[in-house]
Amino acid sequence: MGQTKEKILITALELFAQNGYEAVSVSDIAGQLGITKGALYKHYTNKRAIFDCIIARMERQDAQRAGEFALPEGILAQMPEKYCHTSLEQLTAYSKEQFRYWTQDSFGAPFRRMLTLEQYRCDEMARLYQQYLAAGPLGYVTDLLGSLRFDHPQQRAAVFYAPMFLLYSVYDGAEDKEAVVALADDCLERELQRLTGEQNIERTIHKKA
Amino acid sequence: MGQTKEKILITALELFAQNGYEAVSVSDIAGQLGITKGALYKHYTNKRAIFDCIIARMERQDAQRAGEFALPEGILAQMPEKYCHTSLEQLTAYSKEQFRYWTQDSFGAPFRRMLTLEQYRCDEMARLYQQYLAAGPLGYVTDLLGSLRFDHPQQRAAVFYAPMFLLYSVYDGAEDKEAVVALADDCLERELQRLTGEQNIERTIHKKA
DNA sequence: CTTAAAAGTAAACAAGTGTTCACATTTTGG
DNA sequence: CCAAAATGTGAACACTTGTTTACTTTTAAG
Repeated sequence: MGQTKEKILITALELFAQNGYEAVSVSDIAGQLGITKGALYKHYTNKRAIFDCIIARMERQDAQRAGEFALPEGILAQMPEKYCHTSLEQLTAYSKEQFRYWTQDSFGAPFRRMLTLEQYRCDEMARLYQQYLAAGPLGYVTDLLGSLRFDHPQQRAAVFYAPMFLLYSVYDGAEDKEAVVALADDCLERELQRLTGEQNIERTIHKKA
Repeated sequence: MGQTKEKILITALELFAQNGYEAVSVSDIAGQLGITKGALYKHYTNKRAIFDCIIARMERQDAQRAGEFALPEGILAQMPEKYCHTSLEQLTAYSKEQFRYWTQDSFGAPFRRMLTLEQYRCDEMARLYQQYLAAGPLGYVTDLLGSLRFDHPQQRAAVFYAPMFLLYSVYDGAEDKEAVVALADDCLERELQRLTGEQNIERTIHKKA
């Protein structure tokens, strides 16, 4: 059965997430699993292949997860007012799920930490880090708020997304992890309220004009 | 002269910031400086000593920088209304300076990246990362807003500080770095306005009661 | 039960690790 | 100028690295 191959991948990911790719040896991974490193090479051609396999899995998982929460952006651009409320609520729900995923999921959480450690090693990793965790989500929220006709969409997007991003790190070092999750949810709810409130004002002004 | 020792420290820091402590060899550091690794051991007893020296320098620098921008917290607790405006403006100025330091300073910027890469290796590094970049600043702003009698100080602190924290990372991967600095400043100014505005309302309510 | 594929072992490989040492050069102060 | 201290060299040290190899055990299917 291919169960060992899976165990290797998970164990390697957890070690990479703690020490970084270079600092983890093939012996470390094998030792953690109670096998010799020779055995490991029956499942992966080399150390780099394990890493690549981890990246490939995230790319698959992320595409799938994004699909499940996808917002109909084409429609949104046409009639933003109508879908505004729904869009912001969906964004909030998606953000909560993302927070849970990057902090608590058994694959997502170590992957985020691993990517954090690899982000300065090469352009490819810098790209992935930005895409998944920094400029990517920020740009996504900016575009959404922009298409909903909010002014200063970039600043608003930063205020909306940045607390999540900060709390990923706070979560890592927190003793009371549940309190951090609660704070993240509160921040999202509060900002959702604020945005829907301001959108109402904007819409009223628009109608008057 | 002790110039070589200084060059070693800076070169090592820049390499650690890119690849992480473990992934950088003593030969790498020496090679980058055009000396042999034997020479390096005339200045530092071992590899770890270079790292410790970097940490020690940051501890000194940070204490000094914090002192320069220190707010009189004791006084603040006694008469928050009077100093509120000033406090928030000082906080904003301090935050701007911190942003510049962690993104552009020739010591601060690589140190932040190094710490980012080392944060999961041991408790000591986790503590320093939290202290300098995550829970530390967040807690500082929370306490300040709390002492100024703002409600939900933790959420407000997150909204105030998180954009800075996010933009550190965005800055790292950005092509137009100046645009990121400008966005950071905008976020701070906007949030300063919002907080002083809300403080006025709160104070009015307080006076009525 | 047999057999072939899959999975694991232990030793070997060259290359690289941090560190030390005996020696050479350079810098500095009396 | 000369001696001593500081700085640099390059080879050696024992050890670890990623990877391969020859050989054994386990697993699974006909």
